[in-house]
Amino acid sequence: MVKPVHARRRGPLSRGVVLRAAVALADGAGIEAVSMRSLAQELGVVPMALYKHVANKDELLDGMVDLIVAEIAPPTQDAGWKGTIRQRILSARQVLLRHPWAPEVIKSRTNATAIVLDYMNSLIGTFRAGGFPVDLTHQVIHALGSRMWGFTLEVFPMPSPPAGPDPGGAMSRQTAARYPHLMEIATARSDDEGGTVGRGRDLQLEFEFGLDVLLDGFERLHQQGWGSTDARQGASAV
Amino acid sequence: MVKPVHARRRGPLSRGVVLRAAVALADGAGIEAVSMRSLAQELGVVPMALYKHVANKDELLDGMVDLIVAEIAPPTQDAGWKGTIRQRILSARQVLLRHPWAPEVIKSRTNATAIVLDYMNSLIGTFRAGGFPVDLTHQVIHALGSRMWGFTLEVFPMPSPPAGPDPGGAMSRQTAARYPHLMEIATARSDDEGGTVGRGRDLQLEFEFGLDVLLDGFERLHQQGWGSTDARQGASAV
DNA sequence: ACCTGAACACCGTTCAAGT
DNA sequence: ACCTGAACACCGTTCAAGT
Repeated sequence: MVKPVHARRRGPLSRGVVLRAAVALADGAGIEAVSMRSLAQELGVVPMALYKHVANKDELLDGMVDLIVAEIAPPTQDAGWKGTIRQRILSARQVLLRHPWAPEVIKSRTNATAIVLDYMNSLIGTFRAGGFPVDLTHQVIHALGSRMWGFTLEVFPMPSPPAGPDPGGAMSRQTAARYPHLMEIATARSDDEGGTVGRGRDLQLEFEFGLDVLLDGFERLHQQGWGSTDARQGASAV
Repeated sequence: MVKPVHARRRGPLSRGVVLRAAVALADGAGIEAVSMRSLAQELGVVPMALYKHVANKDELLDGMVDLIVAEIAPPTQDAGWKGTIRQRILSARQVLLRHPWAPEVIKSRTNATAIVLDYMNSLIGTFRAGGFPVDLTHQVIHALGSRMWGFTLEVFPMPSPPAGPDPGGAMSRQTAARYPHLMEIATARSDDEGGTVGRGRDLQLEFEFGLDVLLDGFERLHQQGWGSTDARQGASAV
């Protein structure tokens, strides 16, 4: 099914060669094409040869994530906590656009590697340097969730509205009638852009909207002194 | 590997019986135990018998999600948009606590079923009834992301700090030294609670913190008239 | 000592044979 | 016409045989 474009490699196998080949294979053919067997074939070796460089498939995926996370831009200097966090997270998002399979793999990982811990530690450090108390920083990191990695979990794709006489619209006329609010939302953004062209920009704006709601909320709670007293507090404004 | 607790059933197979058995199997033995083969064995039938009631495994998982979503409490009356949204999402979260496998399955679904669309449509309707313009509602729904389903994507579990003489702490002493900010955060919450006992409550508070930052942000933008003019706006306060 | 092919224990699903 | 067992085309990984 997967064409072995480079059935032969030059030079000896190494962990780096294996991981880079895995990322290239995922970039080109999707993550479902990355099996130990097909990756070995891509490298022109027998499947078991890979086990000399990665303990098992989990470790292969961990290594792929490490390569991705290493692409995220380092913290900016002198942008303030908000600007620094914002730039890094948007940089993470740019990385993911180059590796569309990465969110799925990232969310499947169960143990953080050293490189992943470095990134998290660095993000936390930015909040702390910005004057955030430990308690608030703790909440804030969890509130970011997967946004920390440049993506959000949009579970179900918003159905597209029935486009005039076009019969291929994902939302049929009767579906639209049954879910009027959904149809309204699905229509809201696509009217001023040329179909699929503008969708990438919409996704970017949606991501930044959610990110900024959170960052602004964090800023407000910080300014109000959240966590600087003993009492446990919720996030709601008083 | 999986013990067929009820290797025999009474009465004929039906779609409902199959789906409920799948949910019960996932509840009891985890989602990885739900294969077409093991589910069939659990029901005392041959694997192919299931294909009379679900087209394939994807449809089985869709049906399982439908059963879960149907457990979410209906909208409250007269709680205002904020209270209504908050109660439903926290209800969704209660449902997930009874079915810990559900988030993983929900996030793997690619097409929304009618029941899922009903839930989304209803949530959107609550914002609209609360006076939210279409544009803002659109952004707000995306900003909620998976929180809409009662969970967030905590990708990597926060490492636990080295607990005194306890050698089993996930974060070793040298790891703690390398990631000082992470250690500080990991320590922040666990000091006032008795180890694993209080962790469930912490998770609940973390979820509500993030949810409330978003809901408060939505409220503020709505009050400021976001989306009621022609101009496209970001989420940042002016 | 190293490499590797066959084999194991699983999948979801197809398909044809048996009733 | 219906049910079902064997088979197909995959997995990740073990293990022993061959060099």
